[in-house]
Amino acid sequence: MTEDRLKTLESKTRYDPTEVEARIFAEWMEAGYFHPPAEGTPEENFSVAIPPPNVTGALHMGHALNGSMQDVLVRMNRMRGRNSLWILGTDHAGIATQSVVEKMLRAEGVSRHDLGREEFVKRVWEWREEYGSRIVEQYKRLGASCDYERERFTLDEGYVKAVYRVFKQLYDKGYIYRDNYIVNWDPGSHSAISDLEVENREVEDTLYSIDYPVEGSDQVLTVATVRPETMLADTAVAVNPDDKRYGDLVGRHCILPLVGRRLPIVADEHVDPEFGTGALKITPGHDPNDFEIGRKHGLEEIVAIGPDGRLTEEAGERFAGMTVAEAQEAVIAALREEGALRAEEPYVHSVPFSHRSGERIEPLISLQWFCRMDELAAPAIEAVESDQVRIAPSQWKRVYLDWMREIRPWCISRQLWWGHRIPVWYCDACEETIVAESEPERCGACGGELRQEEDVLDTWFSSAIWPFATLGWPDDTPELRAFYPTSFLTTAREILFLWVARMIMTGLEFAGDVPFRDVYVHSVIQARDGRRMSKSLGTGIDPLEEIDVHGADALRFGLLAMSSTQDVRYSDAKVQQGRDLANKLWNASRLILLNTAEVEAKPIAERIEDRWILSRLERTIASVSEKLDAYDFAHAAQEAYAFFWSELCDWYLEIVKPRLYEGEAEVSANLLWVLERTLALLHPIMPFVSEEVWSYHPSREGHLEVHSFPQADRSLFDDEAESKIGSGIELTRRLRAWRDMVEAPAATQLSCIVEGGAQPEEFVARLARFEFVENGGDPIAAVGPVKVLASAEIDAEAIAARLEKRREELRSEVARAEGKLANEKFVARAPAELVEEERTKLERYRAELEELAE
RNA sequence: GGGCGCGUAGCUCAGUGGGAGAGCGCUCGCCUCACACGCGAGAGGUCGCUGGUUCGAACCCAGCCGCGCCCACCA
Repeated sequence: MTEDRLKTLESKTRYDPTEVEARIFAEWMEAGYFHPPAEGTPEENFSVAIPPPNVTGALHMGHALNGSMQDVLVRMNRMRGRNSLWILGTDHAGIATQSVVEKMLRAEGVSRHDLGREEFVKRVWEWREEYGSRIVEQYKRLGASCDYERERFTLDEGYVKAVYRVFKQLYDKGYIYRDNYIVNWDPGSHSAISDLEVENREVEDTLYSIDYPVEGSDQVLTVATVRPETMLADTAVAVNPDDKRYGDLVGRHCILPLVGRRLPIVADEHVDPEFGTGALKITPGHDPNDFEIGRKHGLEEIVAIGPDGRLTEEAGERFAGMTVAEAQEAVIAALREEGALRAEEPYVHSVPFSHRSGERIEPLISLQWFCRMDELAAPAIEAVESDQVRIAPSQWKRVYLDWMREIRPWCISRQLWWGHRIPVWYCDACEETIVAESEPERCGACGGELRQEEDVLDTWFSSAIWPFATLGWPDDTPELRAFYPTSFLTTAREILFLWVARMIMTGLEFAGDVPFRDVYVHSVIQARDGRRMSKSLGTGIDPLEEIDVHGADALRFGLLAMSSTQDVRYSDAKVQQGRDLANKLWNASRLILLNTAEVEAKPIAERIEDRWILSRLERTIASVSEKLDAYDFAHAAQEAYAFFWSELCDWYLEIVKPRLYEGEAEVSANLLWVLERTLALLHPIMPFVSEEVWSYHPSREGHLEVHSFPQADRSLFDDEAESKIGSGIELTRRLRAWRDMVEAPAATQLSCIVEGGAQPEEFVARLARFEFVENGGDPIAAVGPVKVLASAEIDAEAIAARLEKRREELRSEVARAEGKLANEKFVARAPAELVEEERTKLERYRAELEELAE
């Protein structure tokens, strides 16, 4: 060790992550550990594809938790000697990115339409060059050991090729088609969006009842609606076929107020006779249910609301050009004037909103591209049913299957400029439609000019192929052969359908295998007050700030320790626990490294306390590894913590200090051994501090990052040592408690004797600050197997109180055991060893109580 | 409307058939030659409520009360 480093070790009593983390990360990058060769088979290797963050994104707690879990597994497997790849990349995030750049342009007073499509897309690329790597840099702060040399982007050249290949093949199979269909129109992003991007919110609206006169009679049909303006596009009225009230009206017509259109009265089972009057106005152009009913009955489809959210010519010139809200007001006023408005009442119901823009969805019929999902879903259902893909925790398996079994066509076109422009070309001359992986020059049929489809693909269409497209598919690359299928995927449940399900479908269809073997659905970290973390609510906690203050190791430990299977509130205490752990690791290591003799690190299981710590260490290794392998990160982290803090620091280090200070070789070898195994065990969870401490290890070269992950050595498990040292610890605790109880001053030397039986371990006297004597003095109290002798400086009353307290405890224990044993059924039916155990305890308590009798 | 999950110490959470646990906070005593981001000792809980199963229930079952999330086309 150089003078400098020795000095650091001697003088620095507090671990400073900020100084360490950047330096260590640079060392790992320099060494190229994160960039594995494309060799071996997917079974031998370990690989994970990161859920690609949006290029516009900034690292949030979800990423931090998700990233910590992936990094733990990747590092652990890398240390186990497996060729480990963590695929990194970003998502072009159509709507999100387009709106960020549009907003920027707006600040310059320019709209994207001013620029035109080509120039606008160029500007988005410029934006991406400048800001797109921000989140990647943030992953580095977390310590994520991704392969930064293989970074991908969903719009890079090779990726586009993969997307177009997929589109073409799905089209050729007849899964992708173009249709006029009712879609979720998002007036905010001026695009259609898929069902999964819609969220329903409870809204208080007004429910209006409107009279529709029946043609050729003075009867009226009263219909109820929360959207009176859509009546302008009504093309029928429906009643339930079993509804006796209206049986004779089916087949006749109503006259639509304000418009005068003749509306057929149809019978449809969808109509609930209990609701309102049992008559339902049908607007196929602007309501998903009505659309279904309309198609079933061959009704006319009128679209009266345009993509700009304003009423069109179809609504009649009286209303054309109005916004939806204006039209609603105008329609109500007009109906009132005509006396057709029968009633209005407040009405709470759920209404679709765009998850993207937050605006209320406007359902309308438009010409869009769809992908039929049934054929793709079938093998993806089978893959999960048969556990080729395992989903944990297990309840999510069923959620996945339920959704997949009800899957509906996916609207994949978006009216945006930023994204994969749909690879379809139209020939205006001969009306030919050409789908191709690259742009054709001329129409193959007539040689005419071609014009490319304006729409782009849903962003999720390209993320659906992430695990294999990032590895070079459709080419047969070494990466694909070495790392596909990937091993593991961890995700938030909110994208189980949006992303995970679709990856399984495309993986099976195009890459010939499932995309990953295990899916772990992690919990959600909520804000401190239990609300969801969100930028708009201002409830987000910035992981980078937490890293600045406490260090990446602290945040990683904290997140892993706090996150169990259920959602949890963000716990500052857990992150601090992580910070304290890093500090303690540094300090315990200082104690060891500065005091051990120059020996090789190795386990020497001779003395009882050495056997004890080795046994505890190996059991901890077994248990922590088992938990990590089962994705139980929280318990793994806390168990490693408990071993290091309580057993290693609080007990073993204190027990062996005298030997350590003497520079005893045996204890030195053991301590170095225990330290290095502990560091290696903790490294996947806290890579920085463990690597830093490792660099001071006198006899180990190279980085801990590529050292082997410990495997439990069961031959060191030692029940005898655990039991003996366990009783020593127990006795120490009781003696200390006794000291406190009688308020003995710290400096007071107390004595005790042991009558018969085995002599307690040496450390008991030292750590409890007692002296064990052979004989002499007045025994005044029994503490476990020892008797404390009288001393001038302790308070007699306190001793009496202590004795009484113990007697009380014993009496209650005796009563409990007696009660249990008096129960004949317990004795008869409980397992024999349990009954025996109870008898033994009872005898022991009775004996001690007798000894303490006044 | 359907589904999933949660109510355990002041707070945040583990535990899921045989004597209630952790971290933080709190109280008391310690700057003891690794660490005050520390050490030692404590206090603190009818395990939401009511029934049931069992020799035995925080844990299994049923009902109820509160809370959260997901899915769903009742205008």
